[in-house]
Amino acid sequence: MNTPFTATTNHAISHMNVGDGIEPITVIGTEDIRNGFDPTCLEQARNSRLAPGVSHLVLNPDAHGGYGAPIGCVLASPTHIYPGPVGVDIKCSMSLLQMDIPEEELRNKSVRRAIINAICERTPTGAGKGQRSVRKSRRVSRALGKQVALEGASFGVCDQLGIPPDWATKCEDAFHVGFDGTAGTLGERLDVLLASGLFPTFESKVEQLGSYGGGNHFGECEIVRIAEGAREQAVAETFGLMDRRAAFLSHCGSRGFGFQLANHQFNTLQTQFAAKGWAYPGNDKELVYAELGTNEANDYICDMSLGANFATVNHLLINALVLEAFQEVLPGTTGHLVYFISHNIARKEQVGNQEMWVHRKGATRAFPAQHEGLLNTPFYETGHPILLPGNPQDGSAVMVANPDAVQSLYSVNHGAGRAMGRRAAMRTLNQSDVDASFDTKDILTNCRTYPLDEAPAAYKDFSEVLRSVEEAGLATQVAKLKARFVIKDSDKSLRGAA
DNA sequence: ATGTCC
Repeated sequence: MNTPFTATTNHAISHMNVGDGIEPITVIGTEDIRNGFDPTCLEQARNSRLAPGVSHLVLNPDAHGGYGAPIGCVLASPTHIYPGPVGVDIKCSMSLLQMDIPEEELRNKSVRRAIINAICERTPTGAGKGQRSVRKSRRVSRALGKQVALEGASFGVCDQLGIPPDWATKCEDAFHVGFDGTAGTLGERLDVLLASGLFPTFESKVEQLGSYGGGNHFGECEIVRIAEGAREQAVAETFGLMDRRAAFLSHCGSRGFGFQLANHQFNTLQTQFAAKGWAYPGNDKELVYAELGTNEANDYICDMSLGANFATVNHLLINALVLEAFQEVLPGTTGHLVYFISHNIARKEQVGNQEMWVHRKGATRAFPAQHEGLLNTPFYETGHPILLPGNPQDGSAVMVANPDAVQSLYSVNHGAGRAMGRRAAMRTLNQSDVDASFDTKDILTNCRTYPLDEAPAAYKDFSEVLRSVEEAGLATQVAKLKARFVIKDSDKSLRGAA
């Protein structure tokens, strides 16, 4: 059978040619992974590579079809910005909170159940849900909501929300700025958006700070297992990981605020393309773009930054609320943020000797030790933590990048990646089997019935994805995370129940 | 991902 991939000297890295004289797509993945990519994913990768101004494209082992571009790709351009390869959930991210609770203390189911309830009283799940829908809600004023969008995790914002201010130093980016590199243009843009009526009730978006949302978003209590090996253990110590103690992994983004910003951008840019009769890359309107320096690009960069700042504070607030919940059940518990890192964002980075917008869509930044992007961070000597959710039954991973990550635009995957669509999962998987699989492994959830489209079986084999990254030489596992309970959106969830 | 059709 014909394969679109050509071999390199590393069996987990191959190339996909898209035309003569065009640098091919870099594909990360073992043969099993390469043969598993869906046709939509490969077509989107080709369209993205051939799109105007795009100079590099990397396809990750967890890739599958997305909005215009694959979920699980990295796209770099020195001249253009692409909203699709950032995604609808601007700055969807992972964060990890390490606590000092020994694993023995979580053996007791009733202790875990009490913590689940304490968390669900503070951090709501589900579409449209915000602080109004939980008992122990945090009130955030409209004025503070604006400050959040403009400043991200600034000292003032953290102080007002009860977020330890040093957590801002454990963020990939604690804040994002406007197209000119200042927060000034961000403020002007937010005023324009608020006056335009895009947010009839800005308050309804602000009150979603400290909430998970739905879909693949989750919170998960983990037991940390640090890898063997001198380098791994030294890195784990720098990361602040604690072996055989509880940690909390969170996955969520910018909620309705980011969605609305992204959606408005797609509509605005597609209207402009239609009015001017411009062609879409690959005839796919989801791959709409703006050339840097235009008003359209400037507006997009501002809107992305506003959404990104919201997502950052959303994550930090969730972590503060989750720590509070653990402390309510287990008084004296201490915790610190290990890291907060996105997998849906565009950042300005050096690629070779050129500055580019690196778009990571379902891809995680992976800067190794001594990368200049880590100067003045706690991770310059080690590389930063890479937080990768697998699935609650097979575990998740913390990794650190190797110098070879240069081959993938200093990026790795963002998780396992979907193996089947939501509809197929709902049709194929059996509810009682899925629920029983959690019982068997003694993993509690807040759901009466686990959402089938989110069952581990709906995702790719995480170990094969990790093997791809490791054998490609991009990154090394520092710790494994084993789930003890999961917080997910479910129609029948036990939100805040006693 | 998303008040699951802004």
